[in-house]
Amino acid sequence: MTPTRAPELRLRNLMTEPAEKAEKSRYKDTVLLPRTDFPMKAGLQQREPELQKHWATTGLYERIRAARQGAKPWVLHDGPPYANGDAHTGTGMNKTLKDMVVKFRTMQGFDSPYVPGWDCHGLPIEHNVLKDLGGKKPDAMTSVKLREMCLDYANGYVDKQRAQFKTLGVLGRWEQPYLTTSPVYEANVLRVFSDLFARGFITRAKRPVHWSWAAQSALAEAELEYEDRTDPSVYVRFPVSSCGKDCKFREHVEELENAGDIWDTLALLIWTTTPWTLPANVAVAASQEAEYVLVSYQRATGDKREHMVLAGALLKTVSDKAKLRDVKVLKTFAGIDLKGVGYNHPFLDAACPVVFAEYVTLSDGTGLVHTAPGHGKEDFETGKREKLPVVCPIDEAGKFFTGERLRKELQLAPTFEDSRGWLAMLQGQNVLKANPLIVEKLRAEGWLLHDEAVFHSYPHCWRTHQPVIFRVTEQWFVNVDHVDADKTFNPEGKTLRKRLLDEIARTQWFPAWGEKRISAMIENRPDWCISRQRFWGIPIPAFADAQSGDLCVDASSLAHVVKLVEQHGSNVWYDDANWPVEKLLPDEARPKQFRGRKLVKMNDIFDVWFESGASHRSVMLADAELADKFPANMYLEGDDQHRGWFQVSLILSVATQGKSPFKQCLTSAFVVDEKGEKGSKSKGNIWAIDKGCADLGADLIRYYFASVNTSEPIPVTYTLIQAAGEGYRKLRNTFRALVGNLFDFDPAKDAVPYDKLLPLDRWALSQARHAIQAMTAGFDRYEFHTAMRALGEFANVTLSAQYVDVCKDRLYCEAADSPTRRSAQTAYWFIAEAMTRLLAPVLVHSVEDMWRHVPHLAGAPDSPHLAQWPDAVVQCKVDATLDAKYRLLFRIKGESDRVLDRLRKEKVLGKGYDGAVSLATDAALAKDLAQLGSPESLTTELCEVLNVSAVALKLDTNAAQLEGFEPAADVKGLWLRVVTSAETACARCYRRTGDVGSISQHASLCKRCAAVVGDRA
RNA sequence: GCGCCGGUAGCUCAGCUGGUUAGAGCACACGCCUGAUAAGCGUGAGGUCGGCGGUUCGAGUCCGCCCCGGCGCACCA
Repeated sequence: MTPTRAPELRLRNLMTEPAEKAEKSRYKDTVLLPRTDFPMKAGLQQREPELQKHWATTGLYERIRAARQGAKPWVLHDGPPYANGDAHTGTGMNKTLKDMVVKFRTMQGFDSPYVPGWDCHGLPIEHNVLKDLGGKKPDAMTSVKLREMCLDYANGYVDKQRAQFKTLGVLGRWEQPYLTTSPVYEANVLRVFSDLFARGFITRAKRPVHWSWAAQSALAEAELEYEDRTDPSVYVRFPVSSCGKDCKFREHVEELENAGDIWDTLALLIWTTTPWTLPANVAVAASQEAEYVLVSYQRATGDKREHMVLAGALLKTVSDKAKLRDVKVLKTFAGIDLKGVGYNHPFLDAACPVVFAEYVTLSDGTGLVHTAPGHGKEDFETGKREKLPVVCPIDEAGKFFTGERLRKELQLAPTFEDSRGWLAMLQGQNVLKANPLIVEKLRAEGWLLHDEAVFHSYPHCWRTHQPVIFRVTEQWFVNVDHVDADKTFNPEGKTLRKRLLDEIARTQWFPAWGEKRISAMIENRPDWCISRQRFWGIPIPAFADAQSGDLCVDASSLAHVVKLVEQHGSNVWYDDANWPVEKLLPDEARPKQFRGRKLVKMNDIFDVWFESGASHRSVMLADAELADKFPANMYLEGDDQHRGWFQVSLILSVATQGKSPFKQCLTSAFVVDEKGEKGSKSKGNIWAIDKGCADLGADLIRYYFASVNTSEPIPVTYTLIQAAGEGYRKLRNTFRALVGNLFDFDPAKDAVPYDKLLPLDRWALSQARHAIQAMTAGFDRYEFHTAMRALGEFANVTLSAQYVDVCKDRLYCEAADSPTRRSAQTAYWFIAEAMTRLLAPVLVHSVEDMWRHVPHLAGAPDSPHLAQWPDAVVQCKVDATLDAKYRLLFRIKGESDRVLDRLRKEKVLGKGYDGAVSLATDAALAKDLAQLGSPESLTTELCEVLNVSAVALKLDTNAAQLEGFEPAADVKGLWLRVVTSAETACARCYRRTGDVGSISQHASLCKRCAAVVGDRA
């Protein structure tokens, strides 16, 4: 149906006549237009440093602390960033998230101190210091000197990063942070070790560990990174040399007619991707159940016939790869039949056995596993069970030993002669360089059946990015399956692993899947190798008898060294001149059997993860401000810390305190660039956070971090952050619109009591309450982006598009002191105030300016950071009836807007006040409307909500038949007709109310405006 | 290989325990206002809700399989 319009109602000329202009300017000054100094443009780059300076000089952090003295504690314990390099986007985001949590909890009334810390020991720092010294510690340089240089280096970066974090507006105890290099910190790390030792968790043992030959140190699981690389994949024949008497396999062969020929050319076929481990081979492992075959074949070239054994399931793959010809399966048998088979090491002339192992699979290789207990964890286990020798001919630099040492480490028979030149070739070779040499020599000697390249992921050292190797060395371990006998800690006699899992289940994980992840890691993790062979760290305070080599460490020796370290720092261990062993551990502190003996210090230091994992002890339990607040409420780090700091902290705390050091654990994903690639300095796709703050503004960066889902990879680029500026500016401008109307509002004098407020204003407060609830719920779950979305929608839709737009007439045109204007101002005031508080954890700088532009009651704090979270304010309540009412009224506005827009495009009218709207409803809608108010009050309210000059309501009519009405698109039972008003516009309020000129003193004004203006113009 | 999380408008994402025509912001188009003005308001266009199959009166939502992306674990010899 096309609505008809009376042509005579078309507006003649939308241009303002000169006479009208004059009238408007006459009354202009009587209109109460918004007024505020709160700038539209934030000028963050300039403003933020000023505010930070102000905070520092007025001691804002200390004032917050004082204000919360005695309140219920809520502690976020800081995970220490590494004191090396710039604080970049990732660390900046981490600190920002922490700051938001702390500020939120503080505003909720908790005592929430924030003590930042730094991880200052460790290889990367030592590495960088050594780099400046030419890559190696000069022989003339003492360890103490080197460690001093490392300390200076670390402290330099602590200062640098501290300054960088401050530019983000992060508040905390910056001037007394915790440093892992402080003597107190170090001593408490040693106390954790002492406790573990006393409780029986510590073992020193020879075991295979991940070894970085590039860093020349053992590595923990968390220090491995899997990277892709290409390695040789070789199939090697190990010649069968002997068979025990009752060996089934012997019988199988003997049954064949040409058994003699077979024995002569028979080999076990093994596969490996690490040829450099072949010299350490001591056995071949087979599966008892799997099916194996004895095959006869010819190689791709040459017509010699050979025989070999391998798993039947892998025969085809292998023969295809090696292009074997005329392959014949002579026998099929179970793996167990290989029991008793022996072979000769192909180049070291040693007799080796076939053994069995569970882990032998048929997914790759040959089903016969090359076993080198010196170079593999499972191999080591097998070796232990089968009493195989542990051969490890590789030194700490990843090179084969040389000369006699090599013979010794290979455990060669004294009669072995290197006639084929294997030892000569291997000695001194780096393992990676040895690979091709070994392959070529195997080929030359005929042992190599096939070789190819394999592209696979392989563990690498996280710092040097060189592939790691397995190497058997003597190390210190924390035994994860140890059962603590102390019934107070462990009443049910569980293993530590089980107790860790129990504590994990008791912890709240955000996001929830973190629990699964860390549980799986704990379930599978090996014992923790805590020793490292470097300089820059805390020494493991153990001694050895100079002669016997016996380990000298007990509770009293530990306690003695701990005390010295606490007084003088861990350098005592390295200061031979001032702290010779006799002084470090005098007789009276020694176990009895070592008194009077010559001792030597052992040279291992702690894994840095052990240090940071001990922070619950060194900080939470040792810092005067925190000691009574253990365990911490929250640890918050990147989700890579499930295998890092969270895990090691949990292990050390559960083992020595009997409980988890945290109640909640929040993780964020990694920062990535626009291509979704992980940020890294080498790629140049991350930037120093203080530069970002200087360029973009800290609040904008914080706003961005608060607006994105941090549980998924977070793209961080200037472009994206600048784009987020839209949202920031929208919040800012909406706030500005609110305070602009409060220039003459003093809450103490002018605030209207809640039940005297107009319904529309109470509705706005009800909506604000919804926003506050959503915001609180979002923050409580640490889903800042859902919180910010709720607030953004409130500001954008409810306030900007609906409420503020509709309130203009009341605020601008009513008398300054009129109850309806004061009613709107009361709501504006409350909402502006609440918005400021809600944004305080995020826009830490901007809210200071916002706070100054909102009128306050006496006694209000001078900073929003000292204020309470607004959910305690009762003035603002949910009113479901009003919610429903205005939902409907604004839907009707939508219908009216649609028609108005059409008329605008037809140039029939311009502003909303040019329009007059008639609404007709069916019986059902009429009934709904009747519940919302009298026809008279609804008419008035709709006029206001629709922003038009007149509304006529025709309730319960046969609307479809009314002339000129069209049906609404979305509101059922509604018809409407919009026309241009024939009335004259009021020169002051622009409305066409039909009563302009009724007061002769103000001929161009409507009655309301004339009354308001009175004698003033 | 196993597991987890995602795949909804050009972009960024909402869509709770399955239920009326799938929403918001940005961008875009077209307008209005010039009394939030380097602002504000309105309207519009734009989606086979990754694909296929199933359960159901009804599926973006539940189930199964598959495809794509991210991550974790294991990748061992």
